[in-house]
Amino acid sequence: MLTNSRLVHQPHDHDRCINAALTRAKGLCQERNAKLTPTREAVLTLLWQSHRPLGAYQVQEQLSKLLAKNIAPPTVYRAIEFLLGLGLIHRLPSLNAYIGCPFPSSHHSNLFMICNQCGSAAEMTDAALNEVLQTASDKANFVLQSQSVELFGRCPQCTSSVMNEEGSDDV
Amino acid sequence: MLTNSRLVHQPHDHDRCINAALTRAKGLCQERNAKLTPTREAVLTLLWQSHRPLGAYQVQEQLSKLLAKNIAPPTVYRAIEFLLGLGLIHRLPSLNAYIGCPFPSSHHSNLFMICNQCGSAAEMTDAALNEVLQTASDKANFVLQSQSVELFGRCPQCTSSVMNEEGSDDV
DNA sequence: AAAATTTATGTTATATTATAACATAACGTT
DNA sequence: AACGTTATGTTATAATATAACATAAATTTT
Repeated sequence: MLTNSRLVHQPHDHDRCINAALTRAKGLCQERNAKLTPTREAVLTLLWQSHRPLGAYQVQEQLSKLLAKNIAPPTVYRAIEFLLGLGLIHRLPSLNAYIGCPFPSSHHSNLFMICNQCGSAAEMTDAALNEVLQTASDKANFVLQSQSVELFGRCPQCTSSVMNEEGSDDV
Repeated sequence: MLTNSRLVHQPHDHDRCINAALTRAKGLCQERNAKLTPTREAVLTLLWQSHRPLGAYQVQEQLSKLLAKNIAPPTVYRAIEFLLGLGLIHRLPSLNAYIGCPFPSSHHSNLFMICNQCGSAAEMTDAALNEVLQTASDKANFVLQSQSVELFGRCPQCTSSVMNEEGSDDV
């Protein structure tokens, strides 16, 4: 089971996450003859700033700051589209938000655990899950092409902090 | 495994689906002391017109026709909210669309199989799926509260028709 | 039954997310 | 340098969803 769950839910040297992601992205782009332009790289970096998904307009805002000029929505959405195409980021449909993918290139079908309190999202692959979904599809004569699996709840960190300071509300 | 897959993917007397849904809705509302007002009932009926999810603005359009007066978005969203609250309908986040639930009251966590070609969506519950998701959550120390599982592909009907008339494109 | 309260709907405006359409610029190839 | 291709800029607008306040209808209290 491939996962970044521990990194998402525990304090860690996040610069390493970002650097690793950029390195992977560059490699993948070279392989595929795709160009990681400054704009695209900036968007990817922004989506890696935290382990929390960002909305397109949050990206726009931050990108405008970063590049010190006003960036319009289409620019953001184009970069997002490019990154989605390479599997470098994912879209979380329930949140209308985007997040960096910790293991692109691995042709995987993914599962997200999204914390209702802190908004973090951990990604993982799970062979058992894929089997179950494939079996269910087969049973229904459904030809499975892609999937979106989002789990909502409390991440380990927020669960332990809830134990201390009771009554904290969900986002 | 509770499912409406066969009904969704095969010709059937759909009026019976609608009537059954309305009956269930009335029962559930009585139980819960909730009022199925004409507007709410109309929205539920519209969402049961087919086994295809509808967007809120499609509902608005059809509701306006049905009631022969202009209905504004908030009215639609309020009815949707009410029906969602009772589990009488579901929201499909990937599609920004809504669909009638074939087995409300059964406190279930659901899975949808959405056809990329005809747009139909079959709902089902799958004990094995829930187990897998619970296990994965436990492993990650994630407190699972709710879930959204959407599968995309080809429904049985579209698969067989594709065999005949080749090259049909997805929506 | 009238008043008070709650619940539901109407109405207007606007927020949020995403894309269409066309113009310009940068890049790569010959 | 001329050409085609790819990426970005720019403006406008489509599509989805909610806020805020007004009215009406139903329910409860007196």
